[in-house]
Amino acid sequence: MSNERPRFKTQQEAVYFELREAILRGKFQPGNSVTLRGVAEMLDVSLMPVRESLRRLTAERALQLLDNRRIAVPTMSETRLEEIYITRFTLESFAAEKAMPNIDAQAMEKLEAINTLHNRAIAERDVENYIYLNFEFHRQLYSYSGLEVILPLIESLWLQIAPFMRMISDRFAEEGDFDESEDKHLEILEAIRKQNGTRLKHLIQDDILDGVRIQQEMMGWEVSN
Amino acid sequence: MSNERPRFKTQQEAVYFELREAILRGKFQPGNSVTLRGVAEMLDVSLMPVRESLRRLTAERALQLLDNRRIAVPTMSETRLEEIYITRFTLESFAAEKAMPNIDAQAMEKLEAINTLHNRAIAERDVENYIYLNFEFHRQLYSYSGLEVILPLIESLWLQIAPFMRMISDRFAEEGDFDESEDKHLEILEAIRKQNGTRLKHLIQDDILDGVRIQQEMMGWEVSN
DNA sequence: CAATTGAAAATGTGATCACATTAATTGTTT
DNA sequence: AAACAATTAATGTGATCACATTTTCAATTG
Repeated sequence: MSNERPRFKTQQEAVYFELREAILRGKFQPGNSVTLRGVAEMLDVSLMPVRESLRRLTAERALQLLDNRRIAVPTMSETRLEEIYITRFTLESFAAEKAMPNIDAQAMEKLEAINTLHNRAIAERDVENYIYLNFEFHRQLYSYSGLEVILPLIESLWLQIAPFMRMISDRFAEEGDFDESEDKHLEILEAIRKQNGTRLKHLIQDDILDGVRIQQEMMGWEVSN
Repeated sequence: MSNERPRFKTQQEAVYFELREAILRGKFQPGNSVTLRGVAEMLDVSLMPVRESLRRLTAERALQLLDNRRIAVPTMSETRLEEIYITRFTLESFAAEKAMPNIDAQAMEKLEAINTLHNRAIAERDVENYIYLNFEFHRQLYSYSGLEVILPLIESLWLQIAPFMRMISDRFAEEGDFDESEDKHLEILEAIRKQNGTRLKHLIQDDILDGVRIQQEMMGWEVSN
C-alpha cells in the first residue's frame, strides 16, 4: 500500500507547477503557441486543470493571450528586456539584503549544494539545468528574506525572461565560450559568509547585469550601463 | 438595431474587470471569503467565467486560496504593508519619471479631470470613489510611461492594498478629518507642467508615503521613516 | 447550558459536451 | 503552377453534471 500523500492537492496545481518548471527551464520557445488540448494530452489530464493553469500563468505574464484567443509564449523586445532587468536589479538586490542576516550554516550548505550542481551544468554545457539552477540559487537565497509580496513579483519576472534566456544560452553554448560566462555566485557566497550586506547587494546587481549584457550583445541591442 | 460591439470579448474578461474594479473600490473586506456560486449569481453568469476570473485574480494576489480550498480576501499584516509600500515607492516613482516627458497638453487635461473628480469625492466623503479615483490618477499618469512589465506589477500591488485601504479610510472618514488628508496631486501636476522630473519623483514618493503613514498610525503600527 | 454528534447544505474541482471562431487543407479556376 | 474559394479540422469558451470535502446548523447528550 502507498501511504504517500499526493504532492499537490489538485490536478490544476500539479499541472501549473509542471508547466512553470518547464518554462523556467526554457522548454518553451518565444513565439510558440500553447494549446489546451496539447498540454492536456502531454500531461494526460483533462482540459479543466490545464485551462486553469494556463489562465494562472497568463496572469503572471509567463504566457500571453493573443487577440485571436490563442495562447503563446511572449517574444522579447529591446525595451521589455531592459524593463525586466531594471526591475530584477532593484527587487532582487533588496531581497538579498533582507535575506542575508537570516542565512545560517545550514542555509549556507543548501546554497553551496545548488551552486555545485549549477557549476556542473555549466561544465557539461547543460543549458536547461544551467538556467534552472541559476534561478534555484537565487530563489533559495531570497527565500530567507521572508518577503511575501516581492518574491512573487520576482518569480513573475523570471517566468517572463526564461524562454528568451534559453534561446540566447543555446546560441552561446554553440559558440563555445559558454563556461567563460563566470557568474558571481562564489563571490556572493563569500559576501554572505562575511555578512557584508553592501557587497552582497552589489554582487547581486552585477550578477544580474552580467546576464542582461550578454543577452543584449547577442541581439545587437544597446547594452545597459 | 444595436451595432455596438461588446466591451469584452469573453464573459470571463467581463467578470474579471468587474471584480477587479470592485476590489479597487474596496468593496471586498479583508478576511471575507468569496464563493464561485456567489459571484456567479451576483453577476448572472455561469460558474465557468467566474472560475477563470478568480483564478486570475488569485494569481495576481488580489485574492488568496486558503488551504481548505476556499477563496478569501487577504488580510493585512504590518510587514506585508511595509513591503507593499516600499515596492510601490520604488516602482511608481520610476514609472512617473518615465512618463513625464510623454505628457502633453491633452494628457494633462485628462489628469486634471480625474483629479477634479477625486477632489469632489473627498469633499463628499465618498470613500469608494476617493480610493478608486486615486488609483485612476496614478494609473493615467503611469500609462504614459509605456512600461509594459512594471505596470502590471504596480496594479497587482494596488489590488493587494485596496481592501485594507478602504477599511482604514472608512474609519478615517468617520472621525471627521477625512478631507485634511491632503494628497500631493496638485503639486504633482505642477511638477509635470514644469517638467521637473526630480521633483515629480519625490512627490510621488511622498504621496505614497503619506498614505502608508496614515494607515500605520491608524493600526498603531510602526510608521515608515 | 455547553459540548458533541449527526445530518444536510454549500463549495471547489474535474469531466464531458456543445458551439462559435479561427486555422489548415483541399479542390477549383485561371 | 499560382491564387482563390470551399470545406474540414482544431481551438478556446461556456454550460451542466457528478463528486469529494468542508461547512453549517440542528438534535442530542452529558
